[in-house]
Amino acid sequence: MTLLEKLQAELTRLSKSERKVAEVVLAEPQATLHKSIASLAQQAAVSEPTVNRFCHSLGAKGYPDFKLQLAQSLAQGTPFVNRHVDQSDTTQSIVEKIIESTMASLNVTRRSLDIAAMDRTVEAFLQAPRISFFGLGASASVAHDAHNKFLRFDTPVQFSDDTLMQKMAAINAKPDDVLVFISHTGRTKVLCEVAALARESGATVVGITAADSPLAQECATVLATHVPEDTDLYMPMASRIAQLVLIDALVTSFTLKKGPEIHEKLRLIKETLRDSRYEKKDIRDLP
Amino acid sequence: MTLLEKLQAELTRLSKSERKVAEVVLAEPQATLHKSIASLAQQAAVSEPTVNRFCHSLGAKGYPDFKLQLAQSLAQGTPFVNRHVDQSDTTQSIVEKIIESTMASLNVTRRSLDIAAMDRTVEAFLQAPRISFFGLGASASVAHDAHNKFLRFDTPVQFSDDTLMQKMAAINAKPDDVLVFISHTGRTKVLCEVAALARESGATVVGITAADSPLAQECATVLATHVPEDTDLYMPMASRIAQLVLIDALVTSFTLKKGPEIHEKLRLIKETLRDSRYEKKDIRDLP
DNA sequence: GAATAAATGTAATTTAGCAACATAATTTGA
DNA sequence: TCAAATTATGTTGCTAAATTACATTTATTC
Repeated sequence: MTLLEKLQAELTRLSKSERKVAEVVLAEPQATLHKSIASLAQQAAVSEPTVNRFCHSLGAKGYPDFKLQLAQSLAQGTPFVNRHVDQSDTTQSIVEKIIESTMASLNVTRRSLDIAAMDRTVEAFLQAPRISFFGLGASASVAHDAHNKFLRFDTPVQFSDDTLMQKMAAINAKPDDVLVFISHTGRTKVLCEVAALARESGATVVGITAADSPLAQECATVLATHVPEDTDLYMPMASRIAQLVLIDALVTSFTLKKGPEIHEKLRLIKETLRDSRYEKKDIRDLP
Repeated sequence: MTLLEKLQAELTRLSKSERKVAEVVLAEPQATLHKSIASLAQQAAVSEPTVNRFCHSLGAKGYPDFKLQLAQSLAQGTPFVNRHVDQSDTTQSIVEKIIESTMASLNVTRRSLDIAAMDRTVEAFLQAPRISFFGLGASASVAHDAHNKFLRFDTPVQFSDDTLMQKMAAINAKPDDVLVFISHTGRTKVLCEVAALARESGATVVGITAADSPLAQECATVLATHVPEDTDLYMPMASRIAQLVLIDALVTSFTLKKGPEIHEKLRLIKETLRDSRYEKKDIRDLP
């Protein structure tokens, strides 16, 4: 149990004066870290030894030790739990919560990723005469991102968030072509239809989607992403980050497997792009 | 950056004696918490003021403050550090490294975000007759994502990854319109030009980009994202996640500030989208 | 309502941290 | 290579912070 939790729990056990101290600490724990025992005593309107006794009551060896434990307690935060945002949240707490949810999602991804499926996918990419990424809505931007990344290589790559185009592409897919379907829920009807068409064309169908979803059933390989309960009004944002990270990993693995000769090409691309950028040293010279 | 990360990073900057202190601290950080300045000095075989100076070198206000920061740093848990991928990596280790880098990036973002700037941006959004998101290359998909999110509200929103379109949009921007420019480096020339045009139109220009970059200079409000050294061949992937999270936070804050009446609309949208999806119970019935 | 126990405050003591100064080591320029 | 300047480190003594011991107040019990 961290100090702050202990403080909450044993608030009633404390004597009157000690509780006054506790309240000051709980009101702004972060600020307490930079207070001396004297100023804390003053703010709580108690004497210094009372503060000291308060520290001992909480199991600390003294005031400095108390501050140390408080610091650790604060840094601990709530470790990566999905906490829902509500009306009372400040911008600060919104950021905290979103980042923590994202981290929670990443942790789940790390633990649950099917490495074998990823390897199969990369192998398929290496063989493929053409790679396509399809997604709709929020997943469209993930597909878009994947497309951007693969543009750096010499394998032709396409992306679409237009269902008609997707259907045409799916019908025209050749064996060995890899078509990657991205969907958070895996339940979007049209996308499932497109995936079915692709499968019928004999191409390799890969899904970045929820396991056991209708879309997953159309796929030869499923890179499952964890779908947290969507109890919120706010969009499922964290899981999309997991999709992106998954794609990052695919690209990175792909790059490595392509071998060193690809590096020269990447360097060249970088070189070329440099012309469209301001150099770092230019900063001072700008208007 | 937490104190331990900083300590790792600036180890070379430190003077000989200070490094001795650093080594003792790094050897057993946890134990250091319960040492006085005197005993730490003794163990490092240096004088007390040297330890004090060491603390100041790391940005602490003194020895007690140093211990406080160290305590927080330790409580943070595994310090997610950017580890570069190399040829010898397995798919598993690639995933690990990418996730850790992403988490590191998120941690940095959490600590360094300018909340006031975010609040200003949300206020501007609330006033705006129109919101636009512009990005190029990898940042285009981030802009794309932002666009998707804002489509849920009644404020007109546009997105473009086409520089000509962007320019036209910038020129036609009206005062109170908000134009958000997304760029990892903030050094892409065309995007800076577009931002300049937008500024001349009198619209509110917001940048999600590196602080102190040319693009940042064109912006009324900058939501700075941390740019790690791009020593790698592989793309700057982690920082893009930070941009996305930032946008998530903006959208969420925007939603909350819009008040409860927006919730009905969001519910309606959700309801409508449901028709395009397979119901959960349908899974077993599928072919 | 006195006696006792508990809580709180006062004053003195101790200790830790730090600034100012002194000295040593290193770098720089001729 | 050596002197000057700069930087790094150590010594001393002061200040402030934390703690202990003791006194006083406040609550509790019979």
